[in-house]
Amino acid sequence: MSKKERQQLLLQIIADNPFVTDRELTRQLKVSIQTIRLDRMELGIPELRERMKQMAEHSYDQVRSLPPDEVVGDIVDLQLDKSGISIFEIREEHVFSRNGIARGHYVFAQANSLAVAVINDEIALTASADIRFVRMVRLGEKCISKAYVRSLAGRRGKAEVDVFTYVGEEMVFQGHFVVYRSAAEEYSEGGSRSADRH
Amino acid sequence: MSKKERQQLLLQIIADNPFVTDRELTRQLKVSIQTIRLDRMELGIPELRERMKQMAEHSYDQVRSLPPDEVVGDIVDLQLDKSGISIFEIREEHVFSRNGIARGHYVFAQANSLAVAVINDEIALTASADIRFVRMVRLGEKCISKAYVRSLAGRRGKAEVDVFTYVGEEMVFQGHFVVYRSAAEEYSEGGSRSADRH
DNA sequence: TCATAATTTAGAACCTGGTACTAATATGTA
DNA sequence: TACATATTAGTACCAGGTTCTAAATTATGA
Repeated sequence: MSKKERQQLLLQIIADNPFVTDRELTRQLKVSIQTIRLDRMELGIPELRERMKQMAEHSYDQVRSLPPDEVVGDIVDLQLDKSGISIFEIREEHVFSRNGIARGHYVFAQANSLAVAVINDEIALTASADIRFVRMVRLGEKCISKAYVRSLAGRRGKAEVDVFTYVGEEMVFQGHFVVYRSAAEEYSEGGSRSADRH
Repeated sequence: MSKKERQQLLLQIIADNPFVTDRELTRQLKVSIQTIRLDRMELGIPELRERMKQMAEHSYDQVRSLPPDEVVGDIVDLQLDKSGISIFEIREEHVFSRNGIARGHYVFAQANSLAVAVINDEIALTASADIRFVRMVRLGEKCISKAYVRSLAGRRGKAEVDVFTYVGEEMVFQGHFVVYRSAAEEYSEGGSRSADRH
């Protein structure tokens, strides 16, 4: 096997198992550990620990913004059964890498989370929604969602919530949500009142 | 500061910066490195490298199933401008840990991705949607989405797409999407024809 | 064919961020 | 005062490397 072939194979192996040590690589490629290390140097592949660190940092950044808990976006104001405001910054993880436009479901998720959070019941579940993406949202933009409870039917009933999301002065999204309350685990989209932050 | 207080503080510090070394902790807590290590032992906190490894492994698992590309769900059938089918399995990362119910935006994202993918244009962007979560989706369930193009207005116009998502025989979600075509970067929700996997 | 260059292997010293263990030294507390 | 608890100190060792020097092997070209 030529040097080039070996290095291609090495790239391949590390690509689909980044947790492999140099020692394991010597076994798979049948060359000395020094050769492995020279190859890594030439290919600019960092050592195992550095690779793990980078993955951990990357995921840590993601975890801070991806939904690790019930709510997408930081709720900064909440008047139960009345209104609420949340802020969500569009970051690298939320956009199409090709054009830097936010994936719609993140914009949707922020609004949906807020609509559920604003309802003052043990269990609140989204039943349906009518949504409109008014304009695209770009990387780095800060989305401010405002939710208003429009109607509250009796116990175990429906609530209607309107959510508007803005970037600065511009409205980028609007949605009308119908949320079931207290009807524990009867309809889709869970989320209880204990959901406040991650 | 008592031992208990210090250990609480240590938990706190590591919680909001898991990348801290023992050496850095001695500076922040003003105790010897041995004390730090005894505290970590008692609290069951692994060493920095082990913490990073765990985070890396966790993120690696996630990355394999979370949307690293444009499409959520595996598209298994696609007749451009006509219909499409995608499969998406609800996994640990997609549910509320509390009750094992899928977060709505994943169900939405699968349908939305498919609605955009089925349109045969360079650029397709969701403009609005009318959606209904018919029943909740649970951990482990396989969601099969079927999209049907209902109307195609002339060049640079709108298309209407209906999407139904099933678990087995049961419909769990339905949505009516209005998608803008070719109007490059004019409305929200990007997604080009190159989106086919992940 | 022989010299030179590229490639591969070997080995030693050193590094970080620890673990494991022993032992000494505070600091309470009954 | 005596004993227990908590804290600090120090040494040996480990994984998974880097860095460096040097030897051995394998092309390659003239």
